[in-house]
Amino acid sequence: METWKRFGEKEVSHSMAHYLQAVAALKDEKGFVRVGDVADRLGVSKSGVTSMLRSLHTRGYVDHERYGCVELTAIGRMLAERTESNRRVLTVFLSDILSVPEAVAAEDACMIEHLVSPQVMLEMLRLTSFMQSPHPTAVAFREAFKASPGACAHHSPGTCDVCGPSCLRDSLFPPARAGGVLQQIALEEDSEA
Amino acid sequence: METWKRFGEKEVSHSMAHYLQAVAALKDEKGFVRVGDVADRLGVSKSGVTSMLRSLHTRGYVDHERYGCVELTAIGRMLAERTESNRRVLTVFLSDILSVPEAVAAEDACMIEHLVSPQVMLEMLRLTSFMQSPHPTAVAFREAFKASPGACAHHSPGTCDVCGPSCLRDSLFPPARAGGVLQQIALEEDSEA
DNA sequence: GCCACAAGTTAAGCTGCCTGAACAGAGTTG
DNA sequence: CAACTCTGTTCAGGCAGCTTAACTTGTGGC
Repeated sequence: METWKRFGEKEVSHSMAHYLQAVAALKDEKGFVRVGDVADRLGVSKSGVTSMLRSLHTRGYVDHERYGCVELTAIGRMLAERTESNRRVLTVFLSDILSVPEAVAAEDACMIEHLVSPQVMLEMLRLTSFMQSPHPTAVAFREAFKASPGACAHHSPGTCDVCGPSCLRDSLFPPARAGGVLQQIALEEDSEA
Repeated sequence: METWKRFGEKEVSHSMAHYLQAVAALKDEKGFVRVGDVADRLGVSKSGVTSMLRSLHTRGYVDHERYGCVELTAIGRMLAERTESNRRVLTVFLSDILSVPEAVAAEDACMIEHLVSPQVMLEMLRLTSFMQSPHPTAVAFREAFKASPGACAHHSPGTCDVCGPSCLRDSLFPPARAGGVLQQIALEEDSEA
């Protein structure tokens, strides 16, 4: 099957990942977890929590007795920890290495934390910790990268190893005007009419 | 609203992103786009394509006349190009910089291509092209990074700037055995019973 | 012991995205 | 022009995740 269709076949969905993380965090914070706590933390209704817990239970990630407390199974705990680690590595990488604003780093990390494979996360951690190390090569690289021009600054067709025939920079981030890219195009279309 | 709940509010969903990319690619390849082409390319039913096109049309991303051809609007084309650029940058970064196997890089890129913000993609492109450049610092860094030990090799609590009190490496990738992590835990639980 | 209230559950309904079956438009062939 | 074939549409239905409303359970006060 094509890769894109396997999106729905990840071990955990975006929602599930956050329910698992919420349960893990609440367990750490107060020792036990009630349905209402999860609902408050995630900003969803209690009935939503109940039905998600049923679904997580059938997958073997949580135990939950009627009107009682919620517990993570070993697998559930592992998944929660892995997602949380992914989030931490991604956030550090995005904000400290790529230097994007913290809010953007946090948002992007939250979106993709459950979708990135362990291999990639491990290498990303390796790169991050090496780049932040006092190793002289790393120090020199940090300086040089900070001072380096924007992507594709030296660009003429065929010059850049990363871009193909058309410069990726242009399609990533078209020349910005006020209001953002989509609005900009929308305005242009309006003015055509 | 909490970040995690905005997952469903991205401009395009995972499915939409791939429909848009399929339409753009087919348009490039054969000059026009029929419903059936899209269905074949994505491996979905034609009825699914029809209803997704209706939804993309109401969002202003495609034009589609009954029993006729499909066209991208300016916004739709821009979104398709941006997603495609994201995919290319991510794939190059993952496979050339992080050196994960190509299949993993392709899969991860496909999963997150539509979720990563332009700022992050732009900086990721900048890092990628700088690391691949003939700049002497970049050359030295590539060598040193290649030779560097695995993440957190020098780890004792508090030594690593990236990890907190517990080593991230451990939760990312618990000591592997045959069968993968989940199976491993499942086996342990079985043997308890 | 009984009642009130908080906590949790079920039920019904919504949207998104998919499917298969049945129907409808369009073109080709005789 | 009739029939056959392709292609595309509509319709009914399913699953995930959410909501609100109505109901059930468990518990503390008196």
